[in-house]
Amino acid sequence: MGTVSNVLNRPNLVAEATRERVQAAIGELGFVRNETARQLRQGQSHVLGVVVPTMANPYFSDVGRAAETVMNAEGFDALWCTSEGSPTKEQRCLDFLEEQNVSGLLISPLDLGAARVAELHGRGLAVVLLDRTTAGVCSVAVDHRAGGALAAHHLLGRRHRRLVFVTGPRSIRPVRERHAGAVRAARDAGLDEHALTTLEQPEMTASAGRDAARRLLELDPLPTGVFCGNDLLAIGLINELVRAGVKVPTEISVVGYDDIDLAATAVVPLTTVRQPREELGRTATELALAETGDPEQHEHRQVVLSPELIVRESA
Amino acid sequence: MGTVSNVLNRPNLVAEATRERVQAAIGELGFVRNETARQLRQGQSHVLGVVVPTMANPYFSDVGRAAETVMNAEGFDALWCTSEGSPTKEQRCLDFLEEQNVSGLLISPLDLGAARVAELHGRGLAVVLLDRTTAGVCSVAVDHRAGGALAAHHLLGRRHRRLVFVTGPRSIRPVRERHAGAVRAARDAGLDEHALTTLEQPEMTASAGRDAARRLLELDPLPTGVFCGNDLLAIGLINELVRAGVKVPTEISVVGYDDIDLAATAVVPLTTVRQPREELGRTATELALAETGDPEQHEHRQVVLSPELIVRESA
DNA sequence: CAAAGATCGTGAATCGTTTCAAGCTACGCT
DNA sequence: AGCGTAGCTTGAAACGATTCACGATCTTTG
Repeated sequence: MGTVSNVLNRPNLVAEATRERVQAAIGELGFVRNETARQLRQGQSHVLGVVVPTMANPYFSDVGRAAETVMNAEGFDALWCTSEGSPTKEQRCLDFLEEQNVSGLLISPLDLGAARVAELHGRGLAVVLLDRTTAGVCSVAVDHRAGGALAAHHLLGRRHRRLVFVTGPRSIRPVRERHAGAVRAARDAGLDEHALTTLEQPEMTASAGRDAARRLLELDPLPTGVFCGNDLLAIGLINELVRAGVKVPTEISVVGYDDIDLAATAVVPLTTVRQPREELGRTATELALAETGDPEQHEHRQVVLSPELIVRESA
Repeated sequence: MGTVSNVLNRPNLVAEATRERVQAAIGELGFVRNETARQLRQGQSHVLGVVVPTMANPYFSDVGRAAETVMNAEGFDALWCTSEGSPTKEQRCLDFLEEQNVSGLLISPLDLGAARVAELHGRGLAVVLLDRTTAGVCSVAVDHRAGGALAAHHLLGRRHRRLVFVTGPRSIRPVRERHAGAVRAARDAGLDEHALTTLEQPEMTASAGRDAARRLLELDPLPTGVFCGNDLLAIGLINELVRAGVKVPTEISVVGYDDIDLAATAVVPLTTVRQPREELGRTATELALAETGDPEQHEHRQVVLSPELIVRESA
């Protein structure tokens, strides 16, 4: 048994002949190493957890995919968990990953208390926060305030003076920050406080965007510039506007957020704020791997990436 | 140690007082059971693998989500893997899941040989195939031929006589079957063989749909009915048609496949063939759990679900 | 009051792998 | 020839939880 282990893990210690004999036996018996036993003995797992709110938003699946690619290249595997927008499920995910003994964790948190993070840390897990910055932990986030400002500034530059911010639940922090950025930009432009209103939807999906469009169309006077908290909202909203015969961008301009793949192929190709999702996933994974590799003298880093305005046709 | 285990697993065997004392200690020390050790000892894992080609298509994430919900309700957890459309990655996923000692496997296979399935079976894994039917394994599939026929029949019923089937790579079997169903329907309607042409795209995404639309518009005469292999293709295609000033459905009618959430909120709400994705995920999980629960006298079942035509506005 | 019975806690073996010390073989050197 | 050494192989302990047989304590009853 010791020899088999050596063949698998330190083949140079084993004589050529023996090695081949063992390899042959492995092939013949269809032996598959039991990773759970291996982990148990080693205390380390070569697995990182990835926790995202939903897989239905391509933004998250893209970030996660980029992360997984890096992991695989480094001999790690990813365990995906979705919190489904529910703090309870988020807890469940964390419990599961903890029990599975992952050596690190990438999480786009809903409701993660500092205490829980500290607890995870205490167990030796490398924790990297996505889209949120907190002291004492690694994090990779996009500057959502800057992104919000970018979007609002673009609309203001096109002489729009009646703006609406369409958003999901206010409990989602990045969206609050985007809003704050937009508000700041509006104020900087000398805009009246009531010129930027908010329309809150229970979800950030295309159908929520459609609903938002319907409520928007009841407004009098109509707003002329709409900034959506993410691209799915924007897509659903634009589709409904177009169906209602409203011309985009001439009558109403729309700016999205994320720059998911669907944005470029929308009926009116979407002007949107791009988040560097590959870079986000990649950087987060690199930080996590660095920390698991050398936990002792690891220094936590808060990386902040910059969003970029992609101008297409919708605004 | 034995007592702790009893508290966790068979609390009724432990006296009230002791149980509370142990629970308190657990809470205080932040004890988290090491699931790997537990699995090692028990030989069983309460984890099921889910392998899908991509998370970018909501169809798969929805099926998987339904599956995970059932698992969670039964005390199981899901391990998600994406094969990314690559047989190599698919192998890697299977290896990973095998090493992780999952007790069952839901897979929407790309390129899965019967030999590999038998091998997995031999290791005691419950294997359930999604969207493919094979003897000797459980499977849950939708009748894609019927679905293809449904779509084609709908278009034919609206007097369309120049049809195009827009599809992804021919290596994807369900899509071949949809095509076959459409061909059969066309033949049954007495249509000429050349009246239903095929436009193959390298992917089944919205941008591939947009590209397809561009190639379609070069045709002379224009086709009047288009059947897309999935909804993402259809959405990208419709968006581009609308942008080019082509009226949908009056000039060109479009039918999609899957009925993902985005279908209902498209610029022209999509007429599409609904696959019962919740039922698919749920049934598959139930089969897998039944097999893991009682492997001895389990009888493999091939469940075939029926697709349903959802008529909206695009055709 | 003592013995049987019921109830609950304890300790050791076990799962499959890794790791490390110790053992073995063969070879070279003096 | 004897001994040291390098190169491999073998065997046993360990990881953390479960399980089961056994032992301890307390209750009950003749």
